[in-house]
Amino acid sequence: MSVDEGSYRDRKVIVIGVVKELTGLSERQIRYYEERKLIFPERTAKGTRKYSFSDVETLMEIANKREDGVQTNEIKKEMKAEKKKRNDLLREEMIRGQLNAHFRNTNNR
Amino acid sequence: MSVDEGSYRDRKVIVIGVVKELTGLSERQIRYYEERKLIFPERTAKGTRKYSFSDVETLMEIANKREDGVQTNEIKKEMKAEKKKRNDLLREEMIRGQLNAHFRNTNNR
DNA sequence: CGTGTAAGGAATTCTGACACG
DNA sequence: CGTGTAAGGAATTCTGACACG
Repeated sequence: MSVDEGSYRDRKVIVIGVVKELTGLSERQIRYYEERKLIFPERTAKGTRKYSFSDVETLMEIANKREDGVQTNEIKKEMKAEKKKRNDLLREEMIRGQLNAHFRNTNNR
Repeated sequence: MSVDEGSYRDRKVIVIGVVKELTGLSERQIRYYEERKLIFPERTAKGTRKYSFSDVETLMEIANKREDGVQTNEIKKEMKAEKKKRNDLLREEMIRGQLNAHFRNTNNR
């Protein structure tokens, strides 16, 4: 995945009927996973839920785990752990970037 | 824009109400530009139109040109010309790629 | 706990048409 | 030509609840 891909991946524009087509989940399931705080759709002015491609991917992962009998509670923990791991890696990269920039500067003097 | 970004850019998943929010155009306008063959939404099983982010961007370009008084007919020609230009560039790149691959091979012998 | 379903209402979308300019 | 609008119907979405296991 590229970096600038995010603009489309994270825009909340897909209504529940299309998410249903995309994931094969029922509307009931999709709304329930929101209730359990696994996904966070936005709303239109009138209250219709809007999801992102990222949400759709998360839902497909949830579906896989549910098939393996994993409870939503557990899934939430797993997602939190993965998020932490990603953030840690990102933080590391940024520090490395800062160091590189620093040494480039000192070498140029 | 990156290459793998396309997967999200071109997926037809956005219903007309959201496209309306995104572009500021009326539903009437959006459907009319389809009638004039400027955009090509897909349909759900029940007939609801679904647009891609790419369609949304095209619609915004159309909106700009319409504000300048350009007729849909003209806009269509312009879009066709741009598409040809893109294809020509792409073709050129591919030929270049083929040539490079060829010379790399002959040099390795 | 996770999901189905029936209920009722509100909002959405669709098509074909008439209007205006 | 491009766009607004009223019309009528069909499909969508929402919430709160009851059911089952």
